[in-house]
Amino acid sequence: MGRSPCCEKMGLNRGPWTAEEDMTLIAHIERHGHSNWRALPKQAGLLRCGKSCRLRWINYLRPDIKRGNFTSEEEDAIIQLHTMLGNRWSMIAARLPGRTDNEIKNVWHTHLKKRLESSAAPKRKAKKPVAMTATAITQDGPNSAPVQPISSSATDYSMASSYETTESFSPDSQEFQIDDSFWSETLAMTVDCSGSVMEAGDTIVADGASMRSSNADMDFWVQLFMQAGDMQNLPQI
DNA sequence: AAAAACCTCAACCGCCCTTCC
DNA sequence: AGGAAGGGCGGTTGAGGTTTT
Repeated sequence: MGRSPCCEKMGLNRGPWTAEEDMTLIAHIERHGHSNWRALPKQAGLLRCGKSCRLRWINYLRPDIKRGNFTSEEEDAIIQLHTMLGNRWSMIAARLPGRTDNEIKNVWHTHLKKRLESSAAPKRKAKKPVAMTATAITQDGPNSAPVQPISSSATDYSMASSYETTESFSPDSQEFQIDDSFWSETLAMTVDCSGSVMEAGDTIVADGASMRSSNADMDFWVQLFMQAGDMQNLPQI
């Protein structure tokens, strides 16, 4: 169509978001909302494209995002929905609260598609346990010395944290799940208590590079889950 | 221990759709 | 009615991490 690019590329930051940028974006959206993505970066003082801001918010910073591994139920739902809807990731995501289309798309391409393919045709060899699949997730609890580490990504840290800090995980059960009530409470807490949570988030990255795989990030989620866990017994703030 | 192969996922790109004027 | 602007979506990429050789 020959349209002008969504934003002026010159002088704009690209690549992984820094903690400072995240904080700036979160603070701005909490204060002013995001009625205009294109104008937002300028208003917030971010050297980012509006689309980039939107993507970062939608896929990572939004408080209602459900972090962590997909449960077997969620994976089954994705498979079923994909057979019905095809690659309409946003529609699939709309039926999986807390999950983003990007996340679902990634899981599909990295795990579920392969799983379906391998179930159709016998696989040569498993180089690595399919970390996020239902078998890996539902196998055992975190304290049961799994044969292989589930994964090492930041999201997995968060899941490991949730194992230990919520009532939802039962080491004896074969099924692991985070119920919706937990997430709704977590969401409410994140929104209502944004101040304290964001303080935790302030330590997300020490070197300003990326949130992934940092201990501070793990601490953030541990704190988040612990606070959410505490809220089972405490009145809403 | 080191290199190679493989995996994961955040982020970007470009197109399409909707809304506004 | 039609063009412009903005939002949303799906496909793709590549850096960084993990596992295997």
